[in-house]
Amino acid sequence: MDSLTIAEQLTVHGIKPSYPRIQIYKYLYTKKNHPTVDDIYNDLIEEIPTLSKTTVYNTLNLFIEAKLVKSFNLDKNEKRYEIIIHDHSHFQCERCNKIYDIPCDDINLLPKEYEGFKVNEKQIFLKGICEECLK
Amino acid sequence: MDSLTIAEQLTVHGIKPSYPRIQIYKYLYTKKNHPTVDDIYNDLIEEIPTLSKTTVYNTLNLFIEAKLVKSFNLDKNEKRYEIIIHDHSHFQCERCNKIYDIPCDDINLLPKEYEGFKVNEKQIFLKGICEECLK
DNA sequence: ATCATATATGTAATGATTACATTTAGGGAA
DNA sequence: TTCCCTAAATGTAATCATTACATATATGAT
Ligand SMILES: [Mn+2]
Ligand SMILES: [Mn+2]
Ligand SMILES: [Zn+2]
Ligand SMILES: [Zn+2]
Repeated sequence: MDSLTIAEQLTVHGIKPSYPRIQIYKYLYTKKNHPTVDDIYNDLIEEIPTLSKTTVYNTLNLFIEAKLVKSFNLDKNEKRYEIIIHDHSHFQCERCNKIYDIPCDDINLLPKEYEGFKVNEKQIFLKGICEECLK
Repeated sequence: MDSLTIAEQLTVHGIKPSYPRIQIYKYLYTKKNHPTVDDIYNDLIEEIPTLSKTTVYNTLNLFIEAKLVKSFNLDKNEKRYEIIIHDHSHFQCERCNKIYDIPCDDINLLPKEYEGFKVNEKQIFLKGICEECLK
């Protein structure tokens, strides 16, 4: 996705497509690696020398508000961000720390006794050793 | 479970059953409400006026090390703790904030393409509205 | 009682995140 | 163009959870 369509995408969601906003969105879109705020800041500061970490936080929270992006925690107390796409699970390798997107069938996780509950969101985190590291 | 069997339980896992340790374990065991460190500290400080928050952290980390307890994050950057029992999911109500333990069948969450991955741990978080709040 | 060691505590540091105040930039209206 | 209003971005300081580390206390053997 190029900057033009990103700008359109943001506009559609009621967000004015400023330069930092476009770059942050593009970063999330191209590198699908569930970055932390620090990751984003450190990588974009070269491209945008005036960028501030506050702006990264503000922008991400704006994207979340607009339901373009969601955040989640793994075991560490540091949020990770990704563009909202189809439902999927996450697998983090305990050796290489890589986070994998795992397709996730639309299974019902609520047993019969809980069918009175309304589920709005589900998150599945798996931890273990990835195929690469097992070789 | 009374203090005696808790003491035994801790001893079995190589942990000397001091008074704070017993009280913290008993707290987790009786109130199964996935407390934060703050919850535990604030509730136990009446019973143990000399308790320090550091001790709560140390004790919980000791329990985790001994695989008696596990911690997890919901959306907020604040860890919650519970005694390790059978595998189960968590449902947090967005209205009353109560956290429910949900029985979880031992389903395989990895599609065929990922069967080379070794899963050591899985966490399932559901968010929505609980039955009580829907009434 | 003395000593060694395990346990508990207190204080300060760290790191992520937010609050808030200030500056900067862009788009009309005069 | 200049002025002005507002949105956007920035900087600084505060907050909160957690850890690091140093000190104090309790326990148990000699
Ligand atoms: Mn993902
Ligand atoms: Mn639970
Ligand atoms: Zn790996
Ligand atoms: Zn509820």
